[in-house]
Amino acid sequence: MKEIRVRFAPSPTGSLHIGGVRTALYNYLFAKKLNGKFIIRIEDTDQNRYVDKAEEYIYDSLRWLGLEADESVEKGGPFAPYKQSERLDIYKKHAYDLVEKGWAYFAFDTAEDLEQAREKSKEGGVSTFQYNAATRMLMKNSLSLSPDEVEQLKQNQPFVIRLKVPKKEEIRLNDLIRGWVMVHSSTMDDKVLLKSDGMPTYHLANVVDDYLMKISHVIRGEEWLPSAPTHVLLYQAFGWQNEMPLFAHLPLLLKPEGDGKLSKRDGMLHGFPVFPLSWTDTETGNVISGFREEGYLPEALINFLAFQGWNPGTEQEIFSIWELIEAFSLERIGKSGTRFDIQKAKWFNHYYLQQKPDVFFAEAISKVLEPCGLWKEGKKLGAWVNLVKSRSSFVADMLTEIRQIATWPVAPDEETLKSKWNEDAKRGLIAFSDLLAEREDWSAEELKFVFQSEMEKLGIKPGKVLPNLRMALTGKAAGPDLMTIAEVLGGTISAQRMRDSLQRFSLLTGI
RNA sequence: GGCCCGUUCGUCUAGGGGUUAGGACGCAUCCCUUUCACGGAUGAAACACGGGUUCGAUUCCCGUACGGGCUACCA
Repeated sequence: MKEIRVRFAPSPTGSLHIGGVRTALYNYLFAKKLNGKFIIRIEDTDQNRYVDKAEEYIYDSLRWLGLEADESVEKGGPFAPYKQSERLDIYKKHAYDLVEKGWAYFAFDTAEDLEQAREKSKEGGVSTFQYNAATRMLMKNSLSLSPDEVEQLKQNQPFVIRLKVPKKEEIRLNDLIRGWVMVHSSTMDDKVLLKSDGMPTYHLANVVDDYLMKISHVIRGEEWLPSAPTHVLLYQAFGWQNEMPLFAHLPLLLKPEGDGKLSKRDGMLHGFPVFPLSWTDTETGNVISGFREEGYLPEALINFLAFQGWNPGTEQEIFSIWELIEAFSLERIGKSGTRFDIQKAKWFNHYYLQQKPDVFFAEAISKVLEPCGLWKEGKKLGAWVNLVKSRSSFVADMLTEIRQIATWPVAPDEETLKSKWNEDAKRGLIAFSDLLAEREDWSAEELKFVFQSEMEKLGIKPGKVLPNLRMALTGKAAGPDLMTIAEVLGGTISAQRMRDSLQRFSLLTGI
């Protein structure tokens, strides 16, 4: 059997879109599943749209997600270079070969010429001008001009090389996801292969590289399906039809609501990331934060992304990268576009956050606690994590909550104070604060017991005191378990906060 | 407009000629709880439409509608 070799071939024209990340993931999973090679090839043939930082961004993103390439610009490999701008001679040679074989031709039409042709066909009622078998003899190219004229023009004018698409031919393509796709060559146009600046177009470079790099499967977004027949034709033209890779065109990621595919704007509109890492817009200088900065764990993003368009056919939803590799197959990729479901991503993140050990949060938590003079000696980490983890989907959620608890409660929730504060509550609070002050290191269980028996002794219902205790300790009406909060704060601070609050409450309510 | 691709709960999807059409997210209700969450339980919620084929179609075929992509010397 042929070696499995797949490639992710982004072009460095901006941030890596999350859809691109999914394409990379599927390529990676497919390669690893079948013991093949995952290759990253940089398709930087558009000089106008080239963005300097983009290539590095692609590597950083994939590295963050653990999608490491077997062959790439960074890593090298038997088919280097893996950057198209360093392979220009190869494309040029192949383009000229095609001209020689009669499969391509030189075209001298200027932008204005083409514009005119388009105008004219619109007037004639044809909606879109096509440069093809029907029109090419009307244009300025090496098919319509005499050899002398061609030589002359080649000397003095920029020109492109175009594919000579046959007039009447059925182009067939068996897509792994969509089945047979048939297109008549009369509806295709003579795509430019080599641009006038000497750069290849995607079509040429892609086919040449996939062939030379022995790519076995082309797994890419559905936006490429319309040009796939051109690529098939190119394989035929080069005489590589027997080495042609298998194609799998992935369904697109759609906007969460409304029409169209997911875009940068959607993220900003709905307040969720669409980039893996934060990206600084080259034109505006605006920083758009990414999944990583928003607190998504890489394993959660991977798991989530895997399910946007693929499913294992079982009811299992939580998959490690290893399990994904094991379970992945092209056959189980859906055909229809997928609306981007950020809720599901959050749910995955919540799950994966719960799996993290306490030390994972140590640094972030200590940064919040230290300015508040808490947790200096580092021994209460587990208790702090315990307090907030299960309620959180992101580390930031945990920190927000911890910050609220760590901050001295100077402004009690007035609603609660008005409705809950009374003489009984006051008595209970005074008694409990005295008890708390006796010791520093209480456990939540001990406190619970002490509290309960004290309230019993005083003949006060615990429910009357508890909301006020929360107010006294944190200033808030809602939050995590109270006794655990007291444990984590320690006896001294807890008692101090309560006495402090007692005074404040009196001042505010007269009780 | 032309060409190509698609269409099962709001969303991601399973299924497939005869099923109570299954799961997950989200939503609602209940339980747990001082509270907000977490967790647990329950519930509402879908085969786009019209023709065939068939004893029978959500499933196969054809149309229509709708959605998407492409239609550049962008990828």
